[in-house]
Amino acid sequence: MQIEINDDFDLAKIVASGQCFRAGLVNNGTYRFITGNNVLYIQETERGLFSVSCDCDEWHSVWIKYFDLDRNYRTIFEEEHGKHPFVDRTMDAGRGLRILRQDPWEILVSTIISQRKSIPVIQKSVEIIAEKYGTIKKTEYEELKLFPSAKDLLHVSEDDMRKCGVGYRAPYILDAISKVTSGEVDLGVIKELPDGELLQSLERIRGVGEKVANCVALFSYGRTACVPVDVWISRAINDDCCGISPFDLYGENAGIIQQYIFYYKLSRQR
DNA sequence: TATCAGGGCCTAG
DNA sequence: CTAGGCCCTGAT
Repeated sequence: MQIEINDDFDLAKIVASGQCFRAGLVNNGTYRFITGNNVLYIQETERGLFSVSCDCDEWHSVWIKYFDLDRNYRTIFEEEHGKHPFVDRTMDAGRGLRILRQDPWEILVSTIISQRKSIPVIQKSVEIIAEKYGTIKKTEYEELKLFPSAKDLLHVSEDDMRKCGVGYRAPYILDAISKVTSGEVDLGVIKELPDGELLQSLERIRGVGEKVANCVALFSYGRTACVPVDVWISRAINDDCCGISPFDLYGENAGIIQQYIFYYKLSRQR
């Protein structure tokens, strides 16, 4: 099916921006995204025109939300550009980035894993967990594994989890499995809470601190006022912003600005 | 072979 | 509030 998207939307930048760990380029120009039980193959055929593997119903019920296409990033870009010289540069470089609305459970586990790891290593651990414990999904192109639900992981021991390369984070993930399946932290219910309480609920899980909670809030619940501050963002604040955090300038869009800055720093590291 | 750092968090003091 | 430790892997 053909889709027209009349907004900032750059697949390569989105995939390289470190917010999703299983999405990627599968072959010349075709990107694959996975969320829940759905798999999408998408390719930009002409400027603003995309070929997608799903039907119209699935595009509207799943992927418009996933790609945050109800939000106009061009308008945000124009509104926020011009407030801060360094941030402006990162926005110019990252134009086309969007904040995906990904599955909260997958993002929770992935970001617990992410602490003190490099992105390729995170991707590897997430992939091993999917490979070992995910259910099989057949598409018209390939057979792959979905990311396992919390319930799928209930029987997994700490030792099993360590064999996925997660190291000392294994007990953290077990605690997440336990609290999410028991409903002590209900990922569906907390969706309705205001930002502060949402973060607090997530931080009841061991191994979930301020940064991980903000990642889940931003990358799966679409809380664009939330700003995960990691080593790259704090370096940007120290090295490029004279030690003064720029995020107060951007209010409800601060999380989106964070993604421009993160992408900019990451793509310039080597 | 040795050392370091990687989208942090927990515990002690 | 700050300092250290942490499991493991890839890079140098």
